[in-house]
Amino acid sequence: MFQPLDPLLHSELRLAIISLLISAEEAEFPYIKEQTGATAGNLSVQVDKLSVAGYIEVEKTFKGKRPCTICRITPTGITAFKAYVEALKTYLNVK
Amino acid sequence: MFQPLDPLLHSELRLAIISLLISAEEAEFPYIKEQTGATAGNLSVQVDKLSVAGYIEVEKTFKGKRPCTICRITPTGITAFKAYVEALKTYLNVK
DNA sequence: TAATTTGGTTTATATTATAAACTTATTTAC
DNA sequence: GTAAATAAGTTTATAATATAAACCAAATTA
Repeated sequence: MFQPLDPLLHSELRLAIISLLISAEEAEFPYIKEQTGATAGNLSVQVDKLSVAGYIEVEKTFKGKRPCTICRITPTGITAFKAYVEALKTYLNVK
Repeated sequence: MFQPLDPLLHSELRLAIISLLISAEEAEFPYIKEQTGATAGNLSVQVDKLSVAGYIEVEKTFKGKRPCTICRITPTGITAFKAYVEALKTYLNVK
């Protein structure tokens, strides 16, 4: 009947992060922050969770002299997102 | 960009309850319990939250001598569900 | 050189979801 | 007839989660 929803993706901010990265393939921390409207602290925590799960990869580099955190979705993340969307459909009365 | 997700509906069990009631218009507590696979305690709590929010109405009646709790969705609940689905679409890359 | 901004991380708190424990009444089994 | 089991929930305790506040380091600007 209802498919279980991946708790890692069933979170407003983490879902927004993954959604962004699915379209963009790569995004910098401040850009994600701006697009999602999240606080830096919250974003940092959620990015870390997605990273630990292997849904995204995080590259810490530099842009000139300033630190720059780049996030990318992984194949695991793409698969998880697709599965989440399919599971969601069982709740939304979509054929 | 991303529309905020109604926290009352962004919950696996409450979303399942609403989803059921959208289709069924009326359902008894044990039926919802069976369809969602929830424990009675969890279901009781979530039904109460939806009821307090006015998303569903709860009628406590009897079936023969046994108590029988009937749940129905309200117009408020229908509106909220539709809005939630629209908001979700901003995360799912659906046009 | 003092203040502000940038780019975050860590930690504390408040909320939430969830199940365990409990209650009350009704059947069913002996 | 009474003891055990089932039905239908509710209340309470716990564990997980989301979130923002506080913090840190370096670079830039005043």
